[in-house]
Amino acid sequence: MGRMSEGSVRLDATAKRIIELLQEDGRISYAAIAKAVGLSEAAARARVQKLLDSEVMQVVAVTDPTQVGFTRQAMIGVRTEGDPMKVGDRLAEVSEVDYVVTTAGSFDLLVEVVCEDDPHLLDVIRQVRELEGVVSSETFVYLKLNKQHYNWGTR
Amino acid sequence: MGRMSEGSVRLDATAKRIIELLQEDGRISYAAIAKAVGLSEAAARARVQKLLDSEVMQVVAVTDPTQVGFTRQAMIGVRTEGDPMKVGDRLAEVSEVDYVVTTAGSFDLLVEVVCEDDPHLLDVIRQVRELEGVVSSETFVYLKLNKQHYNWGTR
DNA sequence: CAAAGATTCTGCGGTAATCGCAGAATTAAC
DNA sequence: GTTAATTCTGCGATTACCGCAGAATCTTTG
Repeated sequence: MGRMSEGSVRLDATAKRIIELLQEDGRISYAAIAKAVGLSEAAARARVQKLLDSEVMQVVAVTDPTQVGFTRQAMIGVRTEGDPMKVGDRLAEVSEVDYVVTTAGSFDLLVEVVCEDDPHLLDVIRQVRELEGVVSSETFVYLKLNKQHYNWGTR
Repeated sequence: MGRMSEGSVRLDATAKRIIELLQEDGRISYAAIAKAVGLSEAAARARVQKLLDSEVMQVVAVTDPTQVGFTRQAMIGVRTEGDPMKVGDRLAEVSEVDYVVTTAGSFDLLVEVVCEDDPHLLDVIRQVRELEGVVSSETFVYLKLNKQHYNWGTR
C-alpha cells in the first residue's frame, strides 16, 4: 500500500488469515504461518511475498513518535481552491507530513504532521499555508494519543 | 506503543538505527541488522526484543483498508463536555475506531473510523454521537488516501 | 469438453538464521 | 575501588529460509 496500487487484488480466506497473523506479529516465521493456515512453508512464503509485492500489505516497525524525539504532532485541516488532489500530492512531498487524505466535508484535506518541537511545527504550518492552492488551514495540536492500532482484521 | 507506555526509554544511536532499519523492512533478519549496526547477532536480537518489550516500537503488517474490504473510512471531529480524555478512552473501545487523539483546537477529539460501507459508517457515527459527553461531531469522509508512511526516522 | 497455459502447491536438499547460554566486557551504583 | 547490573561476544544445536523441480489445481480457449 502506501501509494495504494489500485487494481483491488482478490483476497481469499487464506490470504486474510495470513494478514491477520502478521497484523498481530510482523516477525512471525513463515513456518508458523504455514502451520496456522494449513499450507507448506514454501506456499506460505510465496503468499506473503505476493501480498508485499502487490502492495496490499507492508510489514514495518511503527514507533511512538513521542519516544523517538518528536514531541509535537498535529492534524492540519486544509481548505483548497482548484484540484484538492494536486494540493494533496504536493503536501505529501513535505517530509514532516506522514499522512494526507482527501476528504468530503468542511476541509478538503486532512494532513498529519510529526515535528520535533513547537518552532518546528510552526515552520511546517507556514510551509503548508504558503503552498499554491491552499486557501486556509486550521491546526489541531495533539495532546494525547488515546488509541492507535493496525489489526482491524480483514473480514 | 499503541497505548504509549510513558517512561521515555533512552534511545542511543544504535537503537535508533535499528528502528530505522525495521521501519524500512519489518522482516529484516537479525543477522542483517547486526551487520548494519556493528553488533553481534545475539546483541542485535536482544536490542530488538527490548524495543518491542518496552513498547517503544512494534512490528506489524499494515494494510490498505480499501483492499481488504473496508470501503468507507472517515475522520470524525468530536466536541465534548467534561473530560475529553474520558470520552476518548470510551471511543477507543469501539471496534471500528482505529485512531483516537485528544487535541487542542475547535475539536476536542479526532477519531478515525474504518467501515465496510456507508450504512456501516452511519451506524458508527450514531454510536459516537450517543456517547455520554459528546456534544457534537463533524464527519469527514475519506475520498482518497494521498500518503501514508511510517518511516519518519528517529534523529 | 478437452487440451494448453497459467497459478499455486508440495517436497526436499543446501544454506542461512535463530535460539539459548556461558563467560567476558562494559557501564552504573555505592 | 569494589560490587552489582547490564550488555556484549562466541558458539554449538536447532530451526527457519530459500530455490527449484515436479505434481496438482484452476483458467482459458478452440
